[in-house]
Amino acid sequence: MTNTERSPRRAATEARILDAALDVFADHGFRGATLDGIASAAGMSKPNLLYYFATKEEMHVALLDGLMDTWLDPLEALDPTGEPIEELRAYIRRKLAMAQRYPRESRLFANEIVQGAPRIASMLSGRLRALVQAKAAILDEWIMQGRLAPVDPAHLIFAIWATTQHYADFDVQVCAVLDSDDDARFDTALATLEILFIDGLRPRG
Amino acid sequence: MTNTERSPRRAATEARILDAALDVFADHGFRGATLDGIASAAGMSKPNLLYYFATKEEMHVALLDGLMDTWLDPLEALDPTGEPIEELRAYIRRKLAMAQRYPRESRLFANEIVQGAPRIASMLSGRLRALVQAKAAILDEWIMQGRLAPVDPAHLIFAIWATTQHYADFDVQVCAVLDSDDDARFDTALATLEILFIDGLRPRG
DNA sequence: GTCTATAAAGAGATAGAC
DNA sequence: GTCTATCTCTTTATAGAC
Repeated sequence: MTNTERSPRRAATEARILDAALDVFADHGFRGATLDGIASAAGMSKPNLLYYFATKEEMHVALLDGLMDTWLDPLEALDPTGEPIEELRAYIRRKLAMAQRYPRESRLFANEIVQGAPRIASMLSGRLRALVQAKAAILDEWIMQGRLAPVDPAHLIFAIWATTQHYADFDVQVCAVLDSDDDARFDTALATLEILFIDGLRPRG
Repeated sequence: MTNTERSPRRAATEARILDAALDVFADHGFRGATLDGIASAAGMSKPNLLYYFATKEEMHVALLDGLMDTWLDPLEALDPTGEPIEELRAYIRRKLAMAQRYPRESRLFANEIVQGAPRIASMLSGRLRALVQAKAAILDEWIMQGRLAPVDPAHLIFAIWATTQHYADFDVQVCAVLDSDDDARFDTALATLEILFIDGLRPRG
């Protein structure tokens, strides 16, 4: 029953639709997105859209499922054999790069979760929970070894998610406050997060 | 033309409506919210709702305007004459308490901003921008005096916003990963943020 | 001030020609 | 595979009785 990419032709059209859908879902949320808007962005008619994806929800699910791997990659890559501080620095860097490169994806998830995650609740309490707990165990090990300050590991992960995704999800707010261009903004963000997470705010003489 | 609270009777009904509207807007976003849902939550008919607020947008604007003061209070209270580290610690505490006490308000703003802030863009580039720049100047002064680590002050404020509001906006995700009850969750969050922001992750001692 | 009934528009999905 | 036309349901908003 798995009819994934029967022909290259079909796969290309599906990709075009999903790209358009990502634009619209990220900007308006699931409920605010319209098939008219997606069809227009994809350059095709509404019924033709529905020839590829039977319902609006099916498009949404296809997007969320298809992007989940990419989204969790930075945390998956946290290496238990690495040096703790440098591993976390690298994780922050990867996660912030994701926010810069894939802001639509970030806002797709943000829309979904802020509104109670009606369509990905099982993924959150399944795969996501398992991943966080696995990586938290690594952090706990590092703390026990005295190689990392004694913080709650899950909350540390939340803090890294929050601060990095903020630059995608709350982009309009950040840009309303700052005047810097995209590259400068993310450079300064990275520098600030590295100081904050690694060294803290206490002045170092 | 300012017909604010003509009678106590009217004011009470308006407050009841806005409380219901806050429930619904926070859960579903502007577009996802329906007058049916708000009317039901407020315990009155849809046309009666529209007797008090002519349109759905008017309710939304009334909420955003009415909550802005409360929302910015924690940052307003940052005291230039205080001790830098303790001021920031207290700010984080106030902001996290807001997220715990007013999660609906947090998600109301989150929904609006993630979707491009169509209805509060002028507030962001006006009042919010001015406030952040004023407080950033205080932080810069502290840094020049060597009383605070040299971080970008606006990005520091963003990091505090992101990490604290995360516990309201992404509550379902946090709860999917953790098993702790509300009080324990926020206690651990506060402890973690204090260590992170004040001391950093480098092991001490 | 509050309601029932309803108009009018929006939006998801289908029918059927090409 | 793609389209135009259309059905149907939802939702915002209004009319008008009480």
